[in-house]
Amino acid sequence: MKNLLFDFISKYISLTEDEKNAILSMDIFRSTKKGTILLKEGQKSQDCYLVLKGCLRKYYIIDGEEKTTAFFTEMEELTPHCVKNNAPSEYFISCVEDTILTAGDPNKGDEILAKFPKFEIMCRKFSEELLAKEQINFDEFKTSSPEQRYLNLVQKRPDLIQRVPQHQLASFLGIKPQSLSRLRARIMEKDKG
Amino acid sequence: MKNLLFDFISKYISLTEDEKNAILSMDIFRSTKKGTILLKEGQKSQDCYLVLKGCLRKYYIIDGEEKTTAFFTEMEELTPHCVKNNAPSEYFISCVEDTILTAGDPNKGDEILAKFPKFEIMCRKFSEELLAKEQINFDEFKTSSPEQRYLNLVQKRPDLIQRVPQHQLASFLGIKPQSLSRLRARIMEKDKG
DNA sequence: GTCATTTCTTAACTTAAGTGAACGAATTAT
DNA sequence: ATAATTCGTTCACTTAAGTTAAGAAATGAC
Repeated sequence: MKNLLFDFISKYISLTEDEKNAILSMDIFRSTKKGTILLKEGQKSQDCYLVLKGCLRKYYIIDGEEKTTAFFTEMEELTPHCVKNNAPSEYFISCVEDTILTAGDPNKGDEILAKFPKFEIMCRKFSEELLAKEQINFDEFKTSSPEQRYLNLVQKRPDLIQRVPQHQLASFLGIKPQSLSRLRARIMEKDKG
Repeated sequence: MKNLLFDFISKYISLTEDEKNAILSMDIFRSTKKGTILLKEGQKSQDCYLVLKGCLRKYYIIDGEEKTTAFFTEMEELTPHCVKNNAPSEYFISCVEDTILTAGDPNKGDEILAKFPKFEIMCRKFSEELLAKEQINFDEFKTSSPEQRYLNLVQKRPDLIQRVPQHQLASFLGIKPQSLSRLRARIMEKDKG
């Protein structure tokens, strides 16, 4: 578990033993059961998450309907918007599966940022990398049809299709569950013919 | 022009005169004519842009068709993906209007980063802020219909609707120009009735 | 294990977006 | 100034997604 975390960090900066111990002393590891809601709409929170094992889901409730906009699986990081603007959250975060994660309060982190300037560098690289990924994903979403999006997902995140319920996937693809069913049937039909 | 830039930077960090002069010495201001293509698909570039006045457009050419995915107007920053991964660009960037911008090579910038650690902090804040915005935009796009997206755009970036050609807006909204025309007519009809 | 709930699929119908074509208006080039 | 292109809208037609409803399958609760 610790190794997963340090392997992850080592992609961005190298840590001394002192620094590793400083991190471990913060007691950030947490286990959560499938279905647990980590953050609710309207709630204020200062926790950022890094998924070590499992899957988180981010969703809005609009007109009484769940709208899933993101999934976070192994080695993906999630900083809720409310952490940054210190306002009530616009969305929910829940566990799709039993999940092991680190939950860090960036305020606590700031002590570390002060002690180890390296962390500032890591955070910059990290959020730049995330931003680049997010932009590419958004571009792909905009430039493709629901069917293409689905096929793209099969290519790029095949695991999601197995581990996430269809109706959540549908909403993630920007369509209704019935449309996803139909679309899958349509693809199967093409493959056969 | 200089003031626009320094006002912008002052939102993130405060600069000494020395630091301001260091920036000015880099000769980063540029004027470009409407229609100028700043970056082409397949091209490698190290230039990042900050729009001071005017409007840039980011677009892909997919199956011979332009797919516009973003516009950048006053005080918006654009770091092409190819700058980060040093690979040929997947997309084009062109000027929608006559534009004044700063064009900076982050490699040159690194000298500055080394001299003034403050810049590291600014860059982090900056890309964190952009990431947050991008995620919210993506969520809004996913959770709304073309018509809602258009109405949302009218609210949030009314200037774009004036300054950008319809067919580019359409593609930005994820639909065809004909559909945007129809959708606008539909809305007008509702407003009347 | 049984019951209740949630999830997935199918179907018929409605609504909206994609397509191809036409035409006038606006813009650009020469 | 004129010709040529690009742009925006409209129309008829096609295709795909939204909606409503129903039933089967899987899951979770007790």
